[in-house]
Amino acid sequence: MPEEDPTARLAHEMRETLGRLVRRIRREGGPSVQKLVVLSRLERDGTSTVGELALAERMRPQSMAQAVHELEDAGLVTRRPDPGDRRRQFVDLTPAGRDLVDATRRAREGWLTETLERELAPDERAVVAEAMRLLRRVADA
Amino acid sequence: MPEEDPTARLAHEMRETLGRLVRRIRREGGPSVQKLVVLSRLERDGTSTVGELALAERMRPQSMAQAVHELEDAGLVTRRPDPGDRRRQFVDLTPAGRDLVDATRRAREGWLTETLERELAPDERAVVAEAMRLLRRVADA
DNA sequence: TATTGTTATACTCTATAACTATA
DNA sequence: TATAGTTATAGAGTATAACAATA
Repeated sequence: MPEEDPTARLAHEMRETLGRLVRRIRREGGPSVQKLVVLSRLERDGTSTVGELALAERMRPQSMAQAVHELEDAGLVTRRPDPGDRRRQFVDLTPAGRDLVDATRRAREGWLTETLERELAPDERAVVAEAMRLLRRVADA
Repeated sequence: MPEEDPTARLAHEMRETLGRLVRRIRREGGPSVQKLVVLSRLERDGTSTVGELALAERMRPQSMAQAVHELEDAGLVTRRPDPGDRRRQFVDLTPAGRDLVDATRRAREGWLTETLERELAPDERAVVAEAMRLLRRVADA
């Protein structure tokens, strides 16, 4: 057994656990992870441009343009040009988009919410919440 | 603002943070997350069958067969039929596969390892490690 | 020229359905 | 019939490259 750097070991466990979690969440179906995140941000921060959304989610603008286009096709957002700078597109939630966010946020039936509630004690959920805060720092480093 | 269930809020933060982390890790290139996990498991547990690997990683056997096939093309694993039950395929690490696992495990230069080391204090890394343990329970529930 | 966004294309990961070979 | 695995195909998510419109 080679000597192990504990941080490298943690990195490996993160890769394994994250992969497993993402597969599990996806398998439950429902509105897709990524799109829901974009919708939630629109609800929280209001009107944004495609570029702002891409920056906020740390995605390529091209990828975000694609995602926004699909959300528009699904009737969950609208786009309109910024009157002051016609290169830019303002993106807004539609009522249907807002309903979906509200429903999902309130839903106690979402698989992940339900499982966190059932499998973890309140103090364990607090550990996970703190870890998310830390991991965001890592992702944004 | 609708009343918020704190657990639903945590679920949302997990989706956002996990997505961001996964994108960030991918962007660094290097051996792919999923394949490295399979290689590491082979190193730790020794020879496995495709089905065992799929079960361990909670993936569909078809998906794992695909992954193993690509690892074989890359010269990182070999397959051979179980002499006792010729439906089954034993999967083994090649020397090249073992070298890759060793190099990656020891590497202090991997982006994730390096960033965890630089951005988080030891007690913060302990929080993340504990959260991974908890999240594995959630993923496997 | 620089910025904002889009289109075209491709790659990774994973899934389902249908199949083959072996037990 | 049941089990282990493979092949074919599809979809989500995201990336890069090339482009168009506007500033």
